[in-house]
Amino acid sequence: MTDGRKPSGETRAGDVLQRMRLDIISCVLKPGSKLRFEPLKDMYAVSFSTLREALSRLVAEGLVIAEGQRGFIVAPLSLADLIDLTDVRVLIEREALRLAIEKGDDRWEAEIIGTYHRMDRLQSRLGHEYYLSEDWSKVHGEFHYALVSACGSPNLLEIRQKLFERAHRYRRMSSQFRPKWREKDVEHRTIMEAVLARDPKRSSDLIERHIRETTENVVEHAGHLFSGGIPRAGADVAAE
Amino acid sequence: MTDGRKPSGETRAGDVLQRMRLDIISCVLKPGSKLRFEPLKDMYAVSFSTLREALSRLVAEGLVIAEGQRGFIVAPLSLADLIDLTDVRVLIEREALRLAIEKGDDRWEAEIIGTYHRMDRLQSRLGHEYYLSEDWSKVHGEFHYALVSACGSPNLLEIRQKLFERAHRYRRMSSQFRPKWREKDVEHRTIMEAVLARDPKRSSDLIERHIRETTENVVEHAGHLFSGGIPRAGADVAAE
DNA sequence: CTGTTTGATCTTTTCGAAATTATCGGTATC
DNA sequence: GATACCGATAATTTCGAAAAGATCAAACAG
Repeated sequence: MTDGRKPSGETRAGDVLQRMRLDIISCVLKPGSKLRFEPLKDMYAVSFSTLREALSRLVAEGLVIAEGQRGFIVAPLSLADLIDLTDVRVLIEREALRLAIEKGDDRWEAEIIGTYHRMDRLQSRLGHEYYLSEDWSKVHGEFHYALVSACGSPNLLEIRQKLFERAHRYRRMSSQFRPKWREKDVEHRTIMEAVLARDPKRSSDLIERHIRETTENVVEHAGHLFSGGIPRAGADVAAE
Repeated sequence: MTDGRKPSGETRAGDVLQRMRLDIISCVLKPGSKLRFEPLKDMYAVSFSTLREALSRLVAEGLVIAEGQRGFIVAPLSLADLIDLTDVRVLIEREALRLAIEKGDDRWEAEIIGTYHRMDRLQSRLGHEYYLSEDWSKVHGEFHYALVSACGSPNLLEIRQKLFERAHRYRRMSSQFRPKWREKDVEHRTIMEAVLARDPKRSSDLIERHIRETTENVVEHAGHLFSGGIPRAGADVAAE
């Protein structure tokens, strides 16, 4: 039997989903803004139904909120959500890291070293303000994924990934307010070393601090931007 | 301003989503089975697009899997998934319960006692094999939700709820194989008492055992039904 | 002047047909 | 005899128009 057909790649809805997700976590689509169909239809060059499907999936991912029969909005950012999200992330990341350190093999170690190297090199190439680059963000995400990838739990990894993506929107805010990114870079190296040394307690503590520090930075410097729960509900879909 | 309009209730897609979710977690739609559009269209009396939207959301919830351009299947059950799911649930439930015990107020306690009472009464009314009733399952779910509802973390609660629903499909298997449901009932009471006594360690340990015992029961008595990873890929959409 | 109703306009939601893509069986070729 | 190709069939995926619903402002009543 000729089983080797190309499973083909992407359904168009899946493609739009991916692009919208990136646009949301990078705040091209602003938190709290209404997602009207007409502009989006042009923006992504698809029809109502296809758009709708992507939106629906994003709802289940927590990046978009469906308001009864009143359409969709980009999930708002709020202080309460940031704090909650941080606590849950700490719980999940600690456990995933603990398991990964317990179970990780040579390939896992190599992947960590590899992604760190790529991240480091890209950073040098980009110079200061490297953290504003979407490319760097991508590699940064891959590095953090690599750390926990050997945890052996698909469910934990999936939950972690969704939380990580949601947190990206807050990280983005963080980078605008007194970014201590030189320190962040040192942290990444320190975390990697602790992980490769297979020290679960120290690794988890470092990861927790790594996560909490970013949150504290946002709370301290950008906290006032959140009024109550729905910040900057203003501007509609950004054309660019 | 007349703000008191009825926000209306359900979009039709949302309604279908809910019904399909119930049908999946109660295994009316069999794990691994292909979800063809024509039969489903008749079954739920909606059109392609509406159906598609519901399916899309279920994909993001992990109850349905989208296979490239080859349609949708009900997420299969597997031994590996059950074990992984159990471990993650234990992590989440323990933490949520710990927080709830720390933060819960009088209303929280009342809700626990209330749902337990309803569960207990319904059980008496249904007699033996009460656990096969969908109504009882619903109240059972509400009881377990009540226990952790005061944890103060919307994100944790949402994750917990999705995992709980996914686990329902395995619980259903459990009930078919030597159900020790008399013991389960005692466990619920014991858990409630420990929680109301605000003993976080004991409560979490009891919850963990409560969850793991069901899993062990499935592994022991139904484990052989899982071959590798994709069990009973057979039968299509069950008409009833 | 305040608050409610009504109707026009705009948005979202649903629908079923059209286009695209996979699947299956038959035929030819090595 | 087995494998690869090709055409017919059946499924999914996409589309844009039609229906249903929400929003806003003006007109009206208290």
